[in-house]
Amino acid sequence: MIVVTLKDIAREAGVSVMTVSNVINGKFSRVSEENAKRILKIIEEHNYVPNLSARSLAKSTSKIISIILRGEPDENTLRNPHHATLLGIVIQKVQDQGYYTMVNKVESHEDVLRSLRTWNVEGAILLGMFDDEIENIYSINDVPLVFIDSYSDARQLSNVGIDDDKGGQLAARYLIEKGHRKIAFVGPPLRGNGVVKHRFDGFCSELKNNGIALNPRHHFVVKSDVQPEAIIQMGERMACLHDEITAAFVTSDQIVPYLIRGLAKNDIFVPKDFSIIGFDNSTISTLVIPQLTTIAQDIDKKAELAVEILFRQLNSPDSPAESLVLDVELVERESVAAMRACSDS
Amino acid sequence: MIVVTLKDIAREAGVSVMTVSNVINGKFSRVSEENAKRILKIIEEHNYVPNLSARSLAKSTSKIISIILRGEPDENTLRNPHHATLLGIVIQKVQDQGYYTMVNKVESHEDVLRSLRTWNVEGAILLGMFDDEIENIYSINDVPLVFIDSYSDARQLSNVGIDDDKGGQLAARYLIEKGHRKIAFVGPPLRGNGVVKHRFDGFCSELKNNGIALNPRHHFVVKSDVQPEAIIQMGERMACLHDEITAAFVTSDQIVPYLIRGLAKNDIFVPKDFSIIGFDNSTISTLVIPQLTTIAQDIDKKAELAVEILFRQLNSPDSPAESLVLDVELVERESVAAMRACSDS
DNA sequence: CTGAAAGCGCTTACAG
DNA sequence: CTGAAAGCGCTTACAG
Repeated sequence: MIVVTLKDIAREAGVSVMTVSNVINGKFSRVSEENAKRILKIIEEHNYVPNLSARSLAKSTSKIISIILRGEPDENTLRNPHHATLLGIVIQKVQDQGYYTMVNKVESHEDVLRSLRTWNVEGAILLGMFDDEIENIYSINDVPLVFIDSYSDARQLSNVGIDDDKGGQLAARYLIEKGHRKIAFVGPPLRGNGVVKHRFDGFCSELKNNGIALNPRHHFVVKSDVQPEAIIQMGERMACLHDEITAAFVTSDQIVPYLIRGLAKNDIFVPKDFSIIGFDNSTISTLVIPQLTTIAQDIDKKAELAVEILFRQLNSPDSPAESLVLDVELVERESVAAMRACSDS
Repeated sequence: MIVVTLKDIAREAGVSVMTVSNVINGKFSRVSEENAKRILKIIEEHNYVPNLSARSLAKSTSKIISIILRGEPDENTLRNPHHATLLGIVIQKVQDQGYYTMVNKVESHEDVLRSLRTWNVEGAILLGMFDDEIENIYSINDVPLVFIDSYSDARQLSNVGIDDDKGGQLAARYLIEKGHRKIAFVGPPLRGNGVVKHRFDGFCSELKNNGIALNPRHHFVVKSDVQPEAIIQMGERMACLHDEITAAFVTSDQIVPYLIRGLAKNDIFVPKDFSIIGFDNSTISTLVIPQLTTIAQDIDKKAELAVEILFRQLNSPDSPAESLVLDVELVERESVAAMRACSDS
């Protein structure tokens, strides 16, 4: 198949490339109706598709949005259903705007900068970037950026996230209401200023309001990617601490089923012997038994808003940075039981 | 931030753009060591990144691989963990080769062609395309294409898939071995020549080998995207047919938990009262209780092989089309029980 | 309404 | 080892 160019179309139509270009770009006011029709027909016949590299070069713009996924070298970020769902929506919405999406997995802020500056990328949505990385990215960048679930002190940051602190608080308050006082925290490392840190802070502050302090021994750390075996073993160990803790707040629903399995191995059953509250209200939370009590967030909305903000900035470059915080709420299901000793019913 | 170009670097280094270009492209044999070093330093200092649109135009090549996801208008394809996992691996592997990934969601073969011809895309990996669409794509295309999980009579088709027929057979055989004779089939519509059709065919042929015919009433059709409510209701209906069927083969693990829930609503419990075998051996299969007996496939491998084939064809354009079929196997867990009446133990 | 010219930032022969 | 010229396919002023 020979590549058809503007020039070919122009020759066949007996007009200049300019005229064809005008037709392609919908500037019909500059072309006679007769010519426009004829050219359109020829374009159709030849199945002509403009060479976007050439257009991009000429306009120094590209219609490309880069979607940047932060991840560790051996981690398949999309195995995380939260990330996958988010990405699916973002791709769809970007495409709906007539833009193209390039997806980059990055392991550092250097990777980010490279991704951002190669294809005249017009903007980017970044997922999972940390505090310190964001600083570096901002210092060298010139296209609109929208972060998802990032925290940063950078003044001019566009971000859409959820109220992670409140999520932690709700979890703690609920468990306390149910009579629990010896509560564990389970989640990935508290790197920098991330979502986990905020969930942790909210959780601890609510404990504190009730005169409870989190025993560092009861802060369980898991890897960022869900590793079933490791979590099951952690569950087994938690079961041995059963006299010390009666409940746990877990920062992701994905972790919970394995934890429950590990606990069960040592005859600790949820919710009868041990209560757990998860986070995300993901699909899994209604698939397992007991169904998970969890902190719900609206992932679709988060993705949609991120794209909306990005295009707002693309369309009017002087529009201000926007930082949106979506609400979270507790969804009560079956994985938390009231303590008999301190029943409040 | 001003864009730095080859010319800027050349001016500062006091050489021609050609020389700088040679350095950037690693053709050091054509540049004096002294110059190379100096140029490298200047490039570094200015954080120069080549404009890939320009390069793409000049070389009529792009280093872009298009990943094409077939989906319905309102479907978030990446909510399907199988697709998401696959995409994650593909993106990673393509990136490891120094290429860029563009992700396109398409709803027809026209969309595919447009995606393929805009950015001088060098090749594509296509997920979820149907028979008839493939014909159309091939007729107008000129870059290497690798399909995943597609079936087609097209001669020169590169595809990596799994042995879906065998999957269906294994499921049927296992249920029969366990004494079941009245077995239902649950899955998305049997569109054209797709994976579901093959699982169905393998399933039916094994039934037939055992003198069993699938009653059309026992062929349950679900939507392509998992709709919990609809599936739960289907489970309720199946429960009412409990005298007619004792087991079901379900073409995706994702569907099973909802089905189980629906059945339970009408007091039919898995595996005690009803047996189910799933497909994929996805994460979920070990998270639910009972853990799912299922047909296992290796998604990571499938993704890796697809990328390997693609690059083989990119690197030597005359290399033949490859069609790989990965094996599947039955993973025995807890969702199938032996029929008492026909015990074979 | 239409077109000739110049240019986007790079690479590809080719000549020195 | 080095560079001047032409070209990739498009768009942007500008002139008619």
